[in-house]
Amino acid sequence: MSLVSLFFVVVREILVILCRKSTIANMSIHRSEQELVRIQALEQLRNMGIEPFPAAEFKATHKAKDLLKDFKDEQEVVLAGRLMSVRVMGKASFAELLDSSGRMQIYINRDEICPGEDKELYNTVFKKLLDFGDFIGVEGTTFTTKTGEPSILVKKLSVLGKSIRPLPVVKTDDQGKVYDKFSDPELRYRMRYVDLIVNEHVKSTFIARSKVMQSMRNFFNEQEYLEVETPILQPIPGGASARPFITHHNALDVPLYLRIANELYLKRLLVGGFEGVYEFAKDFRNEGMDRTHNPEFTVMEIYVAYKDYNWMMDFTEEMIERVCMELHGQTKVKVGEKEINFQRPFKRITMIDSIKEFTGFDISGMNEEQLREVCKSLNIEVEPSMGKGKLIDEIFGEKCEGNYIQPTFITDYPKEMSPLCKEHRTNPELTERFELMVNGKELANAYSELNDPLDQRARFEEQLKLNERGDDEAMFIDQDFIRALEYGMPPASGMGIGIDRLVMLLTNNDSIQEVLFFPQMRPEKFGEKKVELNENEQLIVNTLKKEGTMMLNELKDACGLSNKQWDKGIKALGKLGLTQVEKTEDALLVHYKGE
RNA sequence: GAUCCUGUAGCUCAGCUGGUAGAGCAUAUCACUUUUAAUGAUAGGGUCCUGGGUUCGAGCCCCAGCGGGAUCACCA
Repeated sequence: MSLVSLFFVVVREILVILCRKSTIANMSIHRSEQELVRIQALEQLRNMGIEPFPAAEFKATHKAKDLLKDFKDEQEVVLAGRLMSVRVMGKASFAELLDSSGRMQIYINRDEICPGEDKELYNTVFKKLLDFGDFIGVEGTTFTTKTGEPSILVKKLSVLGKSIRPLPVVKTDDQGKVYDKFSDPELRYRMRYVDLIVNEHVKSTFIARSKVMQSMRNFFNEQEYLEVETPILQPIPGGASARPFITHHNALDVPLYLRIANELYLKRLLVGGFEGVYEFAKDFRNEGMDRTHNPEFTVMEIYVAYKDYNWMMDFTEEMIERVCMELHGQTKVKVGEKEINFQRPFKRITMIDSIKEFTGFDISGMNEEQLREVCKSLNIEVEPSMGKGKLIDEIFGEKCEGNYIQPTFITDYPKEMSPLCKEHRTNPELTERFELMVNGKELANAYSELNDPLDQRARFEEQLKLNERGDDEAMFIDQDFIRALEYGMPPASGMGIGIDRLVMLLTNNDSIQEVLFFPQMRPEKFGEKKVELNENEQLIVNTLKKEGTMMLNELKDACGLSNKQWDKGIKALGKLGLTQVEKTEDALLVHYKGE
């Protein structure tokens, strides 16, 4: 070992000890041994004139994936990424470089990166001061090792960014078996940045999510529909029935709601003369969270003038089939144990026929009383607040919905539960509405949009009555929206599709948390850990302070604490260096060491 | 909101009937110029989620709380 590196080792040991002591003294942040070592390495890099967080641009010429795809030896390349899985073998080392596209093996040879007499860059910087997880840049030539692994022979090594927290070390053997997997859901969701680094498939889920949205966008733009943005802060939360989040605008001194839907605003744009508008919208609903619900979620809504819900079914099929083809190159998708085929055309069935099929009851033309009887005989629990529409929805939800694994359009919903939807052209009890069911769950929802302002006002008033009956999710009346309809809205069809659920299906994830970068969680507590003595510790200190030194038994008795409280207190004080217990021949003495 | 499971080293997890907190990886030191879960040797590393209780003694038993997960309920 050279004198220089010996010097560094000694300095580091001293600094680590000092650092740990001062940490205990001010107790501000608890750092593990590994973190302290890394912070010292960072300081040493600076002392050697190497900036651990350089500002300058680093020009990489390649990405790992592109290089591996068409790998040739003897190429001059520059790569940047994270240093992963370092394997040092004396004067030569292998490691992996992880960039946004994937991993590439690098080969670092002492005499290649340190051609002169000075071997510091290899012996000290690379071997001692660089850690798993640091950002580095490498310049060198490609070659294939004798075990056949495509690699880069590194000629130049640059430090691009130090990491002071160690990543979880996840290892995979040649059979693909994963060791020490980073799998705790809490840690994965709270620290998604770590999850994305060490769990490769997580990144691919989010890339798929982006591709799905891009395919849809292309599909709409090709037909010259316009992507728009509408308010998220709304004075009246309309367009759906759900409990909203409420906030307050100071300057106007009015309450505002985070939108639960954007439907009413997109329709205003049809009134304004656009013939096709769409929005990828974050909506917010103040309701329970579970595997398929997050308080904020993404919906794509599209409205096209002069179309009806039949046209929209064709359009929806085509869109989903295309999205699936562009993502997977085929229409079949594995979802859990099932295989779902998004090939057109999807099955279509009316809600009444579906209920007939799965329950044997023909509910067409039934009144509320008769529907209650049906629910009773099917053992479905109902509440007095439920109207006709809600009762039918209960029956469908309980007995039918879950059966539709393959994509199926359920059509012609009862009028009462669809206040924004046009009455059915042949049956005034029904509406021109469909929902797309996949894997037993609703994926999309569409109407021939109601554009009769007088009918719309009447439907809203119906909702108000339901509200008075105790349905706290019935809709409010948006007077401005009705005024817009009164100026005339072209006949149109609109459709909304849950992006999170679509992505779950297409990426075979059964939890919405897996397709959201940052799913909602209870806020983490970052407790400031100060040396505030608790009551018991304070009592011991105060008692001991007067005497300076006491017999252990006397001190304990004087404090009057239970065994456990005493034990905890005296241990904690010892750790903080405030007391010291000395064993003499015939007794235990406690010395006070504080100021 | 209900029930069940869970919380131990940086990570993944053991921990017996209640009796001195363990392993692998990671870290540190040494060796090693084609390795790939690199290898060999040595060493250090802990608020056993928190607070009470029982006990001579609690990671383990009891009570209360906190975090997370699963199932159910709620939910267009």
